[in-house]
Amino acid sequence: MSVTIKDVARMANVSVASVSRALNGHGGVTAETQKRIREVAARLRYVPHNAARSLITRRTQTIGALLPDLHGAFFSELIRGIDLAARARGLYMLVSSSHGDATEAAIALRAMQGRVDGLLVMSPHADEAFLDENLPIVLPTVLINSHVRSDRHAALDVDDYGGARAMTEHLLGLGRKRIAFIAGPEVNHDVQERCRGYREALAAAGLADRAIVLPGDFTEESGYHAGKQALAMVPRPDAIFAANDMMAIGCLSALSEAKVRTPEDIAVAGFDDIPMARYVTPPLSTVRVRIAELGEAALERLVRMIEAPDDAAPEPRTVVGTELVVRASCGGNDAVRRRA
Amino acid sequence: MSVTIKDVARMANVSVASVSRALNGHGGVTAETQKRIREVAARLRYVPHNAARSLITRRTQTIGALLPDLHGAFFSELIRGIDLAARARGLYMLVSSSHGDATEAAIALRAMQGRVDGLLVMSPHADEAFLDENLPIVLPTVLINSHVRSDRHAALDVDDYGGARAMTEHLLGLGRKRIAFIAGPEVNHDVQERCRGYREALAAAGLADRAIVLPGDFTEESGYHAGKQALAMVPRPDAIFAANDMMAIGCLSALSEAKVRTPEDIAVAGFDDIPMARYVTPPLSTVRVRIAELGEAALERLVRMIEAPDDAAPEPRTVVGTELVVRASCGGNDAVRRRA
DNA sequence: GCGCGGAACGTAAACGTTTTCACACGGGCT
DNA sequence: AGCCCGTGTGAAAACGTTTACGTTCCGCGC
Repeated sequence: MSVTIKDVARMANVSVASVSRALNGHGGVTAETQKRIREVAARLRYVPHNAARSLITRRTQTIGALLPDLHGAFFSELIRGIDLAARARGLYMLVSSSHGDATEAAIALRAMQGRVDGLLVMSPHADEAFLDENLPIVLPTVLINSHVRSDRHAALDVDDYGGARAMTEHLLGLGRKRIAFIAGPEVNHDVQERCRGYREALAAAGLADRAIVLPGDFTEESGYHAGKQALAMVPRPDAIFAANDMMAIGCLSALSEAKVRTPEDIAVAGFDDIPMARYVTPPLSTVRVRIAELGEAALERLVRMIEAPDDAAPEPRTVVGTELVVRASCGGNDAVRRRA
Repeated sequence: MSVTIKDVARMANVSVASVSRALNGHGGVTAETQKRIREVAARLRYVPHNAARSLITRRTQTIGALLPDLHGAFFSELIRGIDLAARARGLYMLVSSSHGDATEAAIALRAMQGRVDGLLVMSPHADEAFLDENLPIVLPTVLINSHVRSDRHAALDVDDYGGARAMTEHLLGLGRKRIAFIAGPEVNHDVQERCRGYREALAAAGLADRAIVLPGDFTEESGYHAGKQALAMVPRPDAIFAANDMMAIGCLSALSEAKVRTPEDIAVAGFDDIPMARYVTPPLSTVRVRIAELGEAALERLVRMIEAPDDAAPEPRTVVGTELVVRASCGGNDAVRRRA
C-alpha cells in the first residue's frame, strides 16, 4: 500500500489538515512546521492521490480529447498542438480515439466523466442529438471541425472554404481554365467546405458551369484513379485540385505514368501540406492548415470556458486560417501566403 | 451539481448498495429491481463519477504514457499503437509529453499518481536514479527504448542493432565495399545500437577498418551536410547508410545536387520507413520499424504486469523486430523482408 | 485583570463510490 | 415444528483528500 497523508501527519506529529495546508501552501501554518512537514513528505516519498483530491476539489487538471482516429499526420499534429497548450497550463490530456461507431463514442464519453474538467470533441458521430444525449450539461466542451451548428456548444473550425477558394483563385490567376476537383468522403464536413470554396471561386470568375468534381476518398489510390479519369476527359482539365495531399500525390503518379507533364500540361494542387508534400516531384502546391494552432486554440478556448463557467455570452464560432503554399506543381513562383 | 448514485437510489426506492450492484451486474439483485434501477439511471442520465469509483476500487482503467515529445511520425505511430491496444481492453490513455528536463518529467510522473494503473515510459530523462526517485514502487511500469539496463523494470526495445546489421549486410551483399554511416545525436540509445549493428556487420565481413561514421543529428540538413562530406572523400564511399530516413533524404538532395547518380554511383539507405520514404526519388531503401506494434506490445506487457502484480519471474527484456525494405535507392530488387 | 482577536492547529464532515456485514424472509430439510 | 441456508436488501465503513468549524493559546488594549 502506498503512503498517504495520514502517514505524513503521524510522522510529523501534526494533523492531516496541517499536512494538507502545508503542502498546498494555504497558509495557517508556521514556517517551521511547514518545513518539517515538507521534509517528512519528501522523505516518505509522499505523493497525493489524485483521485481522492479531485473527488473533493472537483478539479482534475485534465482535459479529455475525443478523436475519431489517430492515424496520419493530421491527428498527430492536432494532439501535439493540444498537448503543447495544455502543458503550458499544467493540464494533462486524456485521449480516446478510434471509436468506430456512435455507441463506442458514447462509452468513451461516459468514461471521461469525473476524470476531466473539459472536453475537446472531434468526432463524426458528434451530431447534436448525440451530444445532447451523452454530454452532461455541466461539462465545458469545444467542438473541433464539427458540422454541428448549434450555438449551445463552442466550436472551432478550419477555414476549409477560404483555403480552397484561395487555391482555386490562384490557379485561375495562373491562367488555368478547366480546373477539376477531387472530392473526399461525402459525409466529411471539411470536404464539403473545400468543395464549396472551389465552386464559389469558379462562380465568381463566371465559370460556374465549368466545375468538374471527381470522386475520391482521401486515399492515394483514389487520387490515382481520379487522375486517370481526368486524363481521359475531353477536353482535358488543365489543373487538378485535390481535397487533400494524399490524393494529389496519387494523382501525380497517374500523370507521370501517362507522361503528362506537371505543371506544364496539368497543374496539381493539394490540401493540408503534409510533410511529404515538399518532397514529391514536383513539389506539391497546397493549402497549409495550421493544425497545431487549431489544437492550441481549441484548448485555450476550453480553458476559458472552464475558468468562467457561466459566461453568458458564448464566443462566436471561430475559424483558424490557412496558408497558400505555392510550389512547383502548380507552375507559380514558390511562396507561402498567410491568410487570416 | 451532477446526479449521483444517491439520486438514483432515491428515485428507485432502493439503497445505494443495490444501485451499485444492479449497475455493475454483480448479482444479488432481482432481475426486476435491476431493470427498474437501470431505467431510472438511464432516465436521470446517471453516469458514475470515476474519481470516486477509482478511489475505492484502486483501479482507474487508465494507463499513463510519458513521452519525450509528440513531434513526428514516430510518436504519432507509437501513440496510435498504444491506443489501439488500450482501446481493445477498455483502457484509456493519459498522455504527457514535451517535458524538457528531468524536473518537468518528475512533475508529470507525480501527476499520474492515483490516476493510472500503469505507466509506459519513454523518456531520455528516465535513467535509473530518476526512476527510483520518482516512481512509486507499486506502479507497474514498462520502459520503451530505454538505455536503462535494470531488470527491476520491464523494458521493450526496437531491434535497432539487428535492423542496422541487416541493412549493412544487404549493402555488402550488393557488392558495396565502402559504406559510410551517418550517425544521430550521440546520447541517443537507438543511434548507438544502429551504429553498433553497422560496425559489427562490417567486422563480420572483415571490413572493420573500413567503417566511416559521419556526424548527424537526425535532421534533414545534417543529412545534407553529411552527404556533401561523403562526396568530398577520396576514395568516395559507394554507399551511405543514414541512421534515420530524414537524414537519408537530405543526403539524397546533396547527391542529386552534385549530379551523382543514386544508386548507380552511391547507394543510399535510411532507417524508420517514414511514410515519405516511399515517395522520394529514388524511393528510399530503409529499415522499417513496426512502431505501432511496439506500442501495442508495450501496452500488452503492461497489462500483464497489472493483472499479475507479483509475478516473481519478470519477463526478459524483449525486442520488437524490424523489416528490411528494399527500394530503388540501394540498387537491389524491391522487397520487404520481415525479421524476427 | 479582563476580555478579545487572531494565529496555529486539530476534529470531523464531505466528496461518490464499492463492499462487507447484518438482517429479514422464505422454503426445504430433519 | 424447528433449523438452516440461500437470497435479496439495507446500513455503514472505507478509500484519501480538502476544508469548514472548533479549540487553544498568546499578546494586546482597555
